[in-house]
Amino acid sequence: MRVIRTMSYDHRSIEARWQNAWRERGTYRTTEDPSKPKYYVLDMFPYPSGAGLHVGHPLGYIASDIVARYKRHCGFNVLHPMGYDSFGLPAEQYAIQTGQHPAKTTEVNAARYREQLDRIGFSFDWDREVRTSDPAYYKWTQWIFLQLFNSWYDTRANKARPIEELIDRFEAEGCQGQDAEVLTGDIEEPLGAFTADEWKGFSERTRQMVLQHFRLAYLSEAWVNWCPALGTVLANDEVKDGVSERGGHPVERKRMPQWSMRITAYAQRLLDGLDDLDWSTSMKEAQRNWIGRSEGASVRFPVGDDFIEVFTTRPDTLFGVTFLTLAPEHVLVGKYTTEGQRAEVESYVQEAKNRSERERQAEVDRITGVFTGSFAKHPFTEADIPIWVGDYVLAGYGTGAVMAVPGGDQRDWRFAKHFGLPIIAVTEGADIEKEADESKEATICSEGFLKGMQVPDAIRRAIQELEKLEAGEGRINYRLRDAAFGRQRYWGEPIPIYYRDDIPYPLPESELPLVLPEVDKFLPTEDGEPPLARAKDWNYDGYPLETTTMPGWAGSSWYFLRYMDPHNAERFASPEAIAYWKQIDLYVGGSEHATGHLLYFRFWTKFLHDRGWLPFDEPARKLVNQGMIQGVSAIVPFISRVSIEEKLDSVEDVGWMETSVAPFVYVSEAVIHGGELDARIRTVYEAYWPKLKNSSARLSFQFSGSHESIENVDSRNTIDVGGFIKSRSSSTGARPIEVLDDGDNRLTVRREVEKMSKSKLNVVNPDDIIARYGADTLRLYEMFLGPIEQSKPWDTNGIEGTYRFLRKFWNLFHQDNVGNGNNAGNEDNVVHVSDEEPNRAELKVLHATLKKVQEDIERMSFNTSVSQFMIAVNELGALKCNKRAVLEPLVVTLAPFAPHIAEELWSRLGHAESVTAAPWPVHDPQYLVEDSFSYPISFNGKTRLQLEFPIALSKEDIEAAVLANPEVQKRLEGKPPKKVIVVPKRIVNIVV
RNA sequence: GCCCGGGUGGUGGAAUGGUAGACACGAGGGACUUAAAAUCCCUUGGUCCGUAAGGACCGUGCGGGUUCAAGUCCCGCCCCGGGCACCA
Repeated sequence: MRVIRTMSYDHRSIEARWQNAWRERGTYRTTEDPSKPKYYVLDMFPYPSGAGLHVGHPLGYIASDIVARYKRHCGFNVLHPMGYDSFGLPAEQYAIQTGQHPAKTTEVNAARYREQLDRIGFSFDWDREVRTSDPAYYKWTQWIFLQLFNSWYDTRANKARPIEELIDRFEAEGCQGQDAEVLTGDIEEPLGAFTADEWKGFSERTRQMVLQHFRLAYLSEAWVNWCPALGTVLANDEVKDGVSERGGHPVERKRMPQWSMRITAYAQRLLDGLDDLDWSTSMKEAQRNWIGRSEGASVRFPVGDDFIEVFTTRPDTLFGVTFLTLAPEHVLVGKYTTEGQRAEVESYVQEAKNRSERERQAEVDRITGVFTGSFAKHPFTEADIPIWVGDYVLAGYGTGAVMAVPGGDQRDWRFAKHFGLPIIAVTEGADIEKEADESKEATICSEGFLKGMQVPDAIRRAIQELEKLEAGEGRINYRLRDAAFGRQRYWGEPIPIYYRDDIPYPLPESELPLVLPEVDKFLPTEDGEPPLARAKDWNYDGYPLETTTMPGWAGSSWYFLRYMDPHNAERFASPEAIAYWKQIDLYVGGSEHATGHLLYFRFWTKFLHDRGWLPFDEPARKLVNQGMIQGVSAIVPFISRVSIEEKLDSVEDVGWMETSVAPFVYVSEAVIHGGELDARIRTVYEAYWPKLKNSSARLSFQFSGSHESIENVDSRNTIDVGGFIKSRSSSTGARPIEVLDDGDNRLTVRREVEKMSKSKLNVVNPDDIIARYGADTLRLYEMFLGPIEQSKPWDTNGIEGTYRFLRKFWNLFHQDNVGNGNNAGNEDNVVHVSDEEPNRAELKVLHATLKKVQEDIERMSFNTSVSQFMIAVNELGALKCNKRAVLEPLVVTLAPFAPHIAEELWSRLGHAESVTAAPWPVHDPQYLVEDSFSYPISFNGKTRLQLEFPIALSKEDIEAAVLANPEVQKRLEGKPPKKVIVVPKRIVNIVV
């Protein structure tokens, strides 16, 4: 028998050939080239996990790759690198379990990632690959840390400056007033003012302690999110609902010495900078919420010779203050507790401190508090104001104390009600018996100079009065906290700090990189010290080195700069490279990084800018968040409970089925929705439960679902029963399996869209898709699925459409018998294109496609450009067009989307150079000009018929022609139309 | 509770205020074939009328409004996704 060769599109050989060719020729290698405009496209750094990629991961990479390739065709010099954020918890957890060094696991995982990425045909310049765990890389992460340590934020100049300048200032002027206000981190012990002479008299230790209050990377006693299960502290963005984001372990508030980053100094600039960024509104809003700016006033309530400072957004309600509340952790609680109240207060504080974050958040409705026994003076009325302690006041926000206005704040109101404290109405018309009036569109009614004023005016007036009395001032407060920077973990960048007399000192730059030491175990020491404490000789010149390591976000906060000059041994990147590549023009990644990475990397960029290392202060002008690709799970319903309906007292007749023989009963979804479900199930049970047979006892059932691998499901949502039973029997033990199937040995499953995950058996591996359909099909299909920002389920069934499209595209070049009803391509698989001049119809298809695809790429609407390609191929197929002048530009246009097939066709068309070097074909509008338009003729907005008129025809002529039309006349029934609207090249609407 | 998104056929989705459902999947029918694969053609939002050709009405979460014309703009709700949340 003769083997029939179906000589058509063979993705396997094509893709292997071109991936090799690109590697060998260095097609995507990029160098700085001042003769060309630059374009920087970056994907968010992946963490190389052991699980490898699933089809959801490359979605953003494909989109950015299309843009990168498109920009190259348009003449841009494109920087499009990739690397790995290779420090991180999973490798370390794995190391703890297996003893395998995290560096090794990371290496293996990165190699696997690379292999998978290569198979998809990305245009990454791999010569620029960076890894955060590479000492040559983290040398510069450590270097930036040292710069942060050696910098302070000058609120007058509104920028970071070298710490030496602060020391100079102290020596000349001391520290007074405004300088002391940079401390916005946690509740800080107020730093007293000092003179130049006092500074000069300070001991080394005192000076260093003072400077810690100013350094942008600093060590302090701070409230941290301690996660006992992970054995480390977490940054705020790593905690969600009181548990760790990774793993969901409980988190506690704990006070401990802690390296922090003074990101709060940049709060306002991080907020303002958002305005000019081309990011989605939701992303900007997330950052704005996280920064949480609120305007108000700080007010000092005198207590004896000291005072309590509070922050309020409503100084206009000052006359409604009936008590003050301190957070349990507030440093002044002890000081103001009277002897009589001491026992009660201390036990309350103790209890409040021991409650985890999660408990406190979960029990929002529980009102607790205790009176300290002391009173403060109202700054205006001089009335005695009782001082309470309550855990509804957060230690970490504002000053950790509030002035309670139960008439104007619902939380204060509830606290007052609960403890029987007085409630004064602050606004006109408020029903303070029922609730507080928090409205800002109100008139102040409390006695005093604010009476009768509108809220906004009263706020301004109150601040003026406070400032006059020096009892307070207008103030802006942020929710943003300083970021915890140290991790009690092994697999991260060592912090380049050593201790002399317990004072932290920076390592000299010449000592960098401070390489991660070898340890015997990746666990904390017996004394609870971090793993680095296990390292031998972990000291500098005999002084102990810091043992915590940097968090995951350190390395990723500046990596976009390293790609510009990845092998530079002298600097993190040369000024020339930075000046050339500048900001990221397009940054693509997940929206889950809104309040973590994306904030930190803006922060570091602003800092590096302040210190003169960058000519820009925002890292990414445009940001696009790709949606998640969800998995479609297949769920087989099974009976999780059988019971005898209670009303019928036949339990005794029937007895209970022996558990040991009770079968697992799986029921096809189709059967559940079909008829006679109960009867069929009963029949199954009767076989195992003889007494049931002749009984009238009625059974009721409860269903649960069991995940089945989506790979086994066909396009009709059914699976093979034989295979299903076989796969289940291993886990069900001796108990039998019964299946109520659809017949034909098939069983219908229920589909559910969920997150793609191993445990849900709905993971689709790109390698499998590529083996079957090819990378080009995968790329096209991922784009075709829908808008890039949207989350959507992966359904492998739909991929046939894009695969078919590529074959049709291929066949346009390979048929000598175009359009004979057999598009299988010619047998020799030799390109067969005609050099004839294309006709008008063919040119119209081409230019319409060039136009649409270009516009769609510019607005990142890739699903619609894929549609346009399909339309083009369908139409050219119908026109039997195989003309070079039409097909060649299409190859270039398709190249960003499906680079392998494009390269292959390009070379078959006789080009020696890569298609990536071809200029982008620009559409010519003259081929899109129509000379007539088929007008939809509508009556009262409803389309009734179509009439074709020349484009050149005037509105009046069209109107006349339309009204003269017999069909239109018939519809008007002789009555004159009220109005006729003619929109040229759009529509005619007749109002009757 | 507050702040952002979003809701369109069986499915993924398309539509500068101007013919709703492009393109694709799935489904149904047909051609080719011994058969299958592959390929090609037709139908495919709903309801109704008609033997048919064809036609009518309804339809973009719900209720109003603006407009000659609304998926698109405005107001009020409902639902889904995301962010923030005892934040003073």
